[in-house]
Amino acid sequence: MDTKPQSQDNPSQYNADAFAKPSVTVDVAAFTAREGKLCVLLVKRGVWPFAGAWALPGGFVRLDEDLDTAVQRELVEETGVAAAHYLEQLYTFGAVGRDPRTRVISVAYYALLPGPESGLPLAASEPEAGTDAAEARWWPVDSLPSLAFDHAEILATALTRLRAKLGYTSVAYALLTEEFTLTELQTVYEIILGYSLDKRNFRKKMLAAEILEGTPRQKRDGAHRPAQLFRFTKKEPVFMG
Amino acid sequence: MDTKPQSQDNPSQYNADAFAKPSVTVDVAAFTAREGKLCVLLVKRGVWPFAGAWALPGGFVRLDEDLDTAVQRELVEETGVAAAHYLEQLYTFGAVGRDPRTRVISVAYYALLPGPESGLPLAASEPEAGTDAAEARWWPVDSLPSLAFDHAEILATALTRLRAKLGYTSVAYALLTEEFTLTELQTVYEIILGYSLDKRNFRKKMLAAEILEGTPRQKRDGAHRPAQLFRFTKKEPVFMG
DNA sequence: ATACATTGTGTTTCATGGACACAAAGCCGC
DNA sequence: GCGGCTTTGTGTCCATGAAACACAATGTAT
Repeated sequence: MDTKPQSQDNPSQYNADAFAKPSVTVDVAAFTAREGKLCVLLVKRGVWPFAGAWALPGGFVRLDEDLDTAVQRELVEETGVAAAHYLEQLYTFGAVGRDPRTRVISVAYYALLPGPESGLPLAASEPEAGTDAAEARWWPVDSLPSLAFDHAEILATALTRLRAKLGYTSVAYALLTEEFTLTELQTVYEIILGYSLDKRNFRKKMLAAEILEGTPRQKRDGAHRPAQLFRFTKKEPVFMG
Repeated sequence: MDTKPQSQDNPSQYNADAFAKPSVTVDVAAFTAREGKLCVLLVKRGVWPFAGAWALPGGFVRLDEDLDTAVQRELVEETGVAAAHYLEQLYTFGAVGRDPRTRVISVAYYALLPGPESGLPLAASEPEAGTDAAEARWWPVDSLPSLAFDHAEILATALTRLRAKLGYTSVAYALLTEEFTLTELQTVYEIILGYSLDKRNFRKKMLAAEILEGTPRQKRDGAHRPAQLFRFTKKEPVFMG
């Protein structure tokens, strides 16, 4: 209802700033698939608290920007990676003691970016220690350093959500380049899920979902049979039966 | 990362309050099933903005309380209903213009309470215009007044989530009293989903899910065959195959 | 004891998901 | 140019879960 800190009997003299406020940040778990592993983008903290520890990129929300905007801005500022191909709000973490400085409520997001091996413009996903962070790099999610704040919990939540959503939507588009082979698509699934899939069943399901369209182009990969290139018909996640 | 507004080179002189901050509220869509309809708890606003309009209960988060705590407190303060049997964070709404007063970021929840007809202690779910709100009452979700702020959007999100979650978890426990008949359980499902279900399939699925246990007691309902009373084995939502 | 309203129970059918093997295409080396 | 290698591309069977569907049993009131 948003009514608490104002004088009930004098609506004209509203003062929203009469009470001490929590701070609001956004934090983002940005994922990509590279070198056969699912990786998340982390930055090394330079300052107290958790100086020297690795953390999810993030920062304070400005008064005049939407939450999504804040996330994209922080990603660029702190890590230099281009705008995420997919961004989804995850959960809001607001426990009282989660930040030793003061009360901080963090709206967590996860983001997906195409990997470098699918032959994409490299710059888009290469981190380069932004203006704020000491260092930024991709970490495989199966060999992470220990994380600052409650970021391990945020990351675990993000991973669970990503894996679930991969199963019943077409979000995988955000992890690939415009055109790709069915084997490349399957590899992305396998990397993220962490186990291997049956080729025939995978192709059957993907083609039945009506989310892909074939192109006349092929990818010829060295000494073997060329593969047809496909693309997603929509660049937004749609439900898959 | 939570680093933006502090001096990078002087970690000891941290001042988290150096920047203007958004306000943080919680809002809650509290549902119950009564008189054959799915109802949501609304309060009538007494003050600007949207004075006279109906809104979801909610209010500012205090510095020293967790988000869930704030929700339960606001529910009691504004509507007088007892603590919700189930509470789940929904989404955080933070668009710049969503509140005409100032920048307000709202962490939205939905809550479930048992209805009165299942023979529960009435007081627990009878609203009685709390200290803050002019008036509080249950509204059937299929005949709502127009809502303040973006609360219609929040409510729509809550409804979608509730209906989905009812299908694959045992959250329905929060809408019933301790013991209930299978027909009462089915009625709750039908009220929330908005369509009727096949009795045999419903019972088969519920009993197969291993979330219920029979009691030796029966409910004798007037002039007809008595029905066995059941209870949920866990008072937390568990996944149902 | 008979009529009434509600509880309580099984089978068939269909769709979906998982296991499983082999021919076709292109390149390389000989 | 022929054989060998590696990857693409395809179809069937089986099990499991979801949906349709009807009737006997129980207790009360007349």
